[in-house]
Amino acid sequence: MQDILFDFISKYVSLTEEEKNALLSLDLFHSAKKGTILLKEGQKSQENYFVLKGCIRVYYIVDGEEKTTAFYTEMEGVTPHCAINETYSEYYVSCIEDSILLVSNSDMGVEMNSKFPKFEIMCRMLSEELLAKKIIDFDEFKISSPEQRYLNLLQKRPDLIQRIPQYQLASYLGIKPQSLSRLKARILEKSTE
Amino acid sequence: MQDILFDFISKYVSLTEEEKNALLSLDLFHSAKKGTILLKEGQKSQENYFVLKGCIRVYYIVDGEEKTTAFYTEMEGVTPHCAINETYSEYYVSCIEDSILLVSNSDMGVEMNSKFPKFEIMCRMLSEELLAKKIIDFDEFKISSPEQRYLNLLQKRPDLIQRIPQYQLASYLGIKPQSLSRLKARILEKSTE
DNA sequence: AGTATTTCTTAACTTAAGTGAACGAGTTAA
DNA sequence: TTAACTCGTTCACTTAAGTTAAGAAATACT
Repeated sequence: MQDILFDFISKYVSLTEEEKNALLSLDLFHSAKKGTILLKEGQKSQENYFVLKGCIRVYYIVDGEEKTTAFYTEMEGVTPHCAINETYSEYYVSCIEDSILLVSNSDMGVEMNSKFPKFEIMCRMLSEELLAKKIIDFDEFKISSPEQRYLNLLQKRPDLIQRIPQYQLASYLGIKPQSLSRLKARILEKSTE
Repeated sequence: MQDILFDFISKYVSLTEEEKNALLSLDLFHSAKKGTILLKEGQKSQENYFVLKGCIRVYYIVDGEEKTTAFYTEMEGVTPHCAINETYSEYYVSCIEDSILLVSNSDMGVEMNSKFPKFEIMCRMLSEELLAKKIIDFDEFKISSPEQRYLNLLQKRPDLIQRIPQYQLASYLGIKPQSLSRLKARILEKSTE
């Protein structure tokens, strides 16, 4: 599992043994069972989660209804908003599969960044890359209909459609579960007629 | 105008005179008339735009129709995707008001980052902050109806509704201009009944 | 295995957004 | 000043999503 992490990091910077050891000494690796809630609405938390294996999701509860806004799978991570600006969380974060996570907090980040300038560089590269991706995703979402979004997801992340409950996928696509069912039936109809 | 820039930067890092001069020597300040197209679909460009005054927008043209996905006003900026991964741009960027912009390219970024570690730190802070904001904006977009999005915008960015043509606002809200008109009439009806 | 619970789908109906067209106000250009 | 355009709004109609409810299918529990 450590190798997977170091492989990932090596795409951005190359670490010395000392730096690798510093990273390992932070005791970041944790496993979490499916269903584990990592963060609840109204909680304060400093923790960041990076998925080495498995899948976590972010969801809001609005008028008693879950609204899923994001999934994070292998080599993706979340820094909850409440960990940045020290407020109470507006959303939940939970594991939807048995997962292996890197759990860190901002103190560790600050420490690593000040000890090793390389981490600073890696963090900049990573967040710039993620920002660019998010903007593209948001743009695509805005310029597409729910049906196009579904077809798009089918192309780009077919795994998500397989591994994730449909009712969670629905709000991820900005619609209700019933509409997702209908939409899929409509697509099937089109393709067979 | 320079002071506005330095004030903004001072929220993240404090610059020495040397650093300020290095920044000024890059000749970043440019003015652009309303209607200027900074980037076209299919073009390659290395330029980043940061708005000191005015407003720029990002839009796609899909089936001959403009789809506006973002506005950037004072103290906000764009790094077009094509400038990052050196591909052809999928969208347009244009000034919708007479504007004063900082125009930079990635070479300048690399140079400043390597000369002054402070810039590296500022860039990390900035992109982390922007990423967090984008995620929140995207979440809100997903969990809201077009009407809620409009009311939300009215609260958070009333200036945008004033200064921006309605047909551009509409696609920014994920709908057609006719639907925006209807939606506004609906809201007005509700509030007066 | 059998029961309980959750999730997915279908259906009928309501509401809102998409579409195509028309009109008026405001702007620009000849 | 008139003619051409652009933009915002309204209307009638179509299409798709929201809502409520019911039942089937899958999953979890004992």
